[in-house]
Amino acid sequence: MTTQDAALTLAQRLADSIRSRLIAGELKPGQRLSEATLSSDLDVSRNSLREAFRLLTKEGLLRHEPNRGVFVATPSMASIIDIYRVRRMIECRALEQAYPQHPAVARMQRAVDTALKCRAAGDWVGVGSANMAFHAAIVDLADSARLNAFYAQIAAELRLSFGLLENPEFLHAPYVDLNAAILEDLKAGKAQEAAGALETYLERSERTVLAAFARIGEGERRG
Amino acid sequence: MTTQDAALTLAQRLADSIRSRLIAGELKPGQRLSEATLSSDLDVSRNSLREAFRLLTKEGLLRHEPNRGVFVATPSMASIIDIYRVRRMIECRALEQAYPQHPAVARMQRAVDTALKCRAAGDWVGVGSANMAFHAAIVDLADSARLNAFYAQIAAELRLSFGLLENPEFLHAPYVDLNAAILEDLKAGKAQEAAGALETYLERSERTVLAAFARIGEGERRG
DNA sequence: TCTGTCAAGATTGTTGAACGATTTTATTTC
DNA sequence: GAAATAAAATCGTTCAACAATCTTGACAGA
Repeated sequence: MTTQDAALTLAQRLADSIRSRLIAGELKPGQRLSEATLSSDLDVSRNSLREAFRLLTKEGLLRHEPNRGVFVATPSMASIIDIYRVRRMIECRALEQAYPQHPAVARMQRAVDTALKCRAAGDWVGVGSANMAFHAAIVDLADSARLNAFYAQIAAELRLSFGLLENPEFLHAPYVDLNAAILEDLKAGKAQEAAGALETYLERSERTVLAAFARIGEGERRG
Repeated sequence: MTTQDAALTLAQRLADSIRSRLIAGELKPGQRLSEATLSSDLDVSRNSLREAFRLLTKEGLLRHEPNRGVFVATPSMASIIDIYRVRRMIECRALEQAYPQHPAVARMQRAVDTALKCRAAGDWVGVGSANMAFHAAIVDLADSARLNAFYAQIAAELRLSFGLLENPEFLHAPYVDLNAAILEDLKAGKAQEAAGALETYLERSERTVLAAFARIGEGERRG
């Protein structure tokens, strides 16, 4: 898979590793990451770990409080709203101006197919991943490396929020068919309609996520 | 001004300092930044400097080639095209959906006023800065912290490209009046028209920058 | 009991040196 | 002149140390 792992610098590999654990929910929001503890756990020097921390802080996955340490970023309603605002602006516009022959359309198709297969198998985590891939492919339509990188960051942040939410079926299942419909529109040359559908879609998704987030917020406040 | 400078970590202050020198053109694109040399020049340890490098690399201002060193990012036609693509998507959309009472409108106004004043005084660098502030204010209209941060990065990258170009008058002067016109449209509630004007504006600016870039490219190839 | 003070302990911030790994430069050889 | 080799320079990474800052807990006083 990821050959030439050795070509990457240790800090990058560390960042990758920690990012995975963040997205997987192993590291909980708000949790402090001790330099001494983590560096000895991962068997690397504090300096290398600090470089990785700087990377992940720039990505918005960690928060750095000088002299206090780094913490797993804590998603908030504000951050979710912000992220969805960005998504609507980027994804809808990318879709709107897309042409059906774009290579990213094939990627969208694969994502939809995968999602359908996973849904049939009851693999909701797989459905979630496929949906994320679908949206990344939409951004690809805009043909901008910087936009892709930015979106990847936003997506990782959002996955941090999803990690807080249980019930992935509820969170991802409804969107498989909507994704398929959007793809059909696009392939039929109806980019404008696809964009409109996506806009509605994202608003709905935002409401769902915010509502779920509000619920767990209540629970934690009294827990 | 920037009080609590001590509150920031050394790596951040280093990154700020280096970023300034990059934007000011003191450090030339393609130039290699030696860890040993820079750390002794700035009187900091290599480790701290490396943390700063990771930060600036994430921002796209430096390029890191493992085992070879870090280099000042080299703007290319591709990067300029990419950046303008992003700008059109973000700025035009932000403007389109803006309402005239938004606080960022006041910032746009101040930027226009400053630009007019600087132009009258023949201060083209000042005009350039004011124009940049105008566009940053446009992005502010979207009310997204992440979008603002992303745009700040893009803008810094673009300034790196501008640094290569001589003749700031030619590069910035024509846009002062266009900015003023866009602002008037927005204040008059004609957001749609403002967005359209900005789209045209950015296309023109892109052509200008690309052409200037192509010229210096030729010159360097035979120089 | 509560509050503020202060010392002790823990953690981060930063440095300098060290050494293996990789790249670049210089030298030698054919 | 090109290929092979040795030497030098640079990056990658670790380690140990200490200063600066934050946290904890004991303690005195209201």
